[in-house]
Amino acid sequence: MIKDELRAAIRQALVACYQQQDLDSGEIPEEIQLEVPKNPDHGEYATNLAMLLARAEKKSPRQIAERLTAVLQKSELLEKVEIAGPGFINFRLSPACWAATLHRVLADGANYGRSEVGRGTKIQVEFVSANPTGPLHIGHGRGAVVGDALAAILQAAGFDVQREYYINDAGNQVQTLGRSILARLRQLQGESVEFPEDGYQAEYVAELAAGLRQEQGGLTGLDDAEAVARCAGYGVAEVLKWIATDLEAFGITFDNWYSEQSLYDRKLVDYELDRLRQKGLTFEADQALWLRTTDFGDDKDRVLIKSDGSYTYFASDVAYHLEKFERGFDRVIDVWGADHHGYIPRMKAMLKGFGLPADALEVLLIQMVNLLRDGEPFVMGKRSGNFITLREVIDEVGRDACRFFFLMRRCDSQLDFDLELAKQQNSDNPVYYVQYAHARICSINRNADEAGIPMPDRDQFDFSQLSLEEEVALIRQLARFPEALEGAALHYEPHRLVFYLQELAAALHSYYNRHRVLVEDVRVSQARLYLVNAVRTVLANALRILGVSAPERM
RNA sequence: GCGCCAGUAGCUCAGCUGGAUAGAGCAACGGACUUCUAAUCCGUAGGCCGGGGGUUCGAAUCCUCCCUGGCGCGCCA
Repeated sequence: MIKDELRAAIRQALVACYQQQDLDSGEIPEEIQLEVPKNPDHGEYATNLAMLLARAEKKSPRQIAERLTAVLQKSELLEKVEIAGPGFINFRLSPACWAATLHRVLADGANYGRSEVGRGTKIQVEFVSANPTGPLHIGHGRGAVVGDALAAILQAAGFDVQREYYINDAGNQVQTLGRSILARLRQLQGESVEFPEDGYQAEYVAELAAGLRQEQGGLTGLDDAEAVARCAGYGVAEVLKWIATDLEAFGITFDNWYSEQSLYDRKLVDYELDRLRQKGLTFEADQALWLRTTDFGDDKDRVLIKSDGSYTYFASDVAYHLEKFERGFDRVIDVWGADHHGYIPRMKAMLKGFGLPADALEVLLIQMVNLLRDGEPFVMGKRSGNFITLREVIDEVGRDACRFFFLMRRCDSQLDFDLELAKQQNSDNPVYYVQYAHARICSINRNADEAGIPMPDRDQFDFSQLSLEEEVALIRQLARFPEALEGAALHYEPHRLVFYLQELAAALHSYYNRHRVLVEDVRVSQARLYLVNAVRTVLANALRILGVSAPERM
């Protein structure tokens, strides 16, 4: 991308200065810092290099900047190099750069913006992983969309990505589901049985009981334990189908569904615990097996096998995560609800104790979603059964708006999700703002087609016809897309793409309102068609990565 | 008590590895539709960046101590 080319040019200039002995410290920073100035008058990029070298060179930043710019003036990339303020060097890119950007966008098409920074690193994104004991609710939605978008962003940045869903089908909560279903089943049979105190009250449990009865009858011949197991098995399988269906409605699919129970069935938990034992990371006390996580930053040691011989949830999680690395992943990202943050130190401690690098596991915490309706808090409780399912929200609000809304904020800040607001199909809803920009360009294309004005190809395109301020602003924005995408990938921050999109859409709308694309002069019209279709390409690419549609008409 | 996240315009939030005059949307006010889609645009107004101290050429950003809100501190999952 342009930024990298500029960086290389600056580095060359610095080396040249040392060779000519204009400068003498010989110091070359590992990475030349380039920033985008807030004020467009300062050009497209700026560097503070001269200020950083001032100490080593024992010269004023401005003196250093003057020597560097003397060399940089000659670069073909640059139209203008200026020294400003305390010693910033500001760069204005040349028209040749802008023309090249447009060619690049249109030639690369759907691939424009992709990069290879990931270098094929095998990375797994595990997300949602909601317990299969009930339908997904709105709180799961945020993690689902962020995980999905992040996976797509990483793919676009050249990582080798797998999306995985971890099914907690081995714990107590599955038993609870089984007991709840069984109670409802017996009630359906007319028996008067007491509903378990800790059972799931919600409506869907009765639905599951009815479905089970239809498929397998009343389970009358079975003893309690067997009946509960049958109910649990049926319930988990059905609920997983619901979850998969709802996620598909949300545009989310997984490469792999990984069962916790399968860890036990394949004796992987024992196997992995043995590996920990052999490394001397465990100890026995109070008839329990402990993992010495305090040696690696946790604030207390953690139980793996309880004194009654059963495994903790932590034990299977340890096994699960160790097994991920045995599957060959270089890096693993877990997307968790922020209420699980206390769990991170023990997981990281475990992996560290095992000798894996500190960044092998990255946990992305997704802060809570406060559900509102008309500005009033909407209280939810799984127990009481008073919750809004994700499916209801998708159906009510629409997939595009819902996804966009969840991606709009940094995930470590809490999110107010107002059902009425998100439902509004009007200008308060930023997703339409972006989609509208795309639809407008499509409309221009239809008109151009009708008027017999063809999109120019690369050789016909005449960049000299594009000289308006708004046109350069648009191209500048297009040139930044690869940077935005790369930043979103390397920092695990999908919201950056959302903000990028809003800025690009704003630049397009502003241009559209001030100037016509299709004018009398065919040469101008064609050049502008070339430009806006580059914009359309980038809008579509970014929206596709975020899983939001790019409509041709609105 | 300890830990994690947040505190930026009336509201909801951006602010990338520390950079130049702190930005956007909504709300408010004033404008622009015989012209490619007004789900749009242009303009005005609005700020001790929670508070104190520190680090330095330079801090919304880093360190430290407070304050406020949310969440978490099981041989639960």
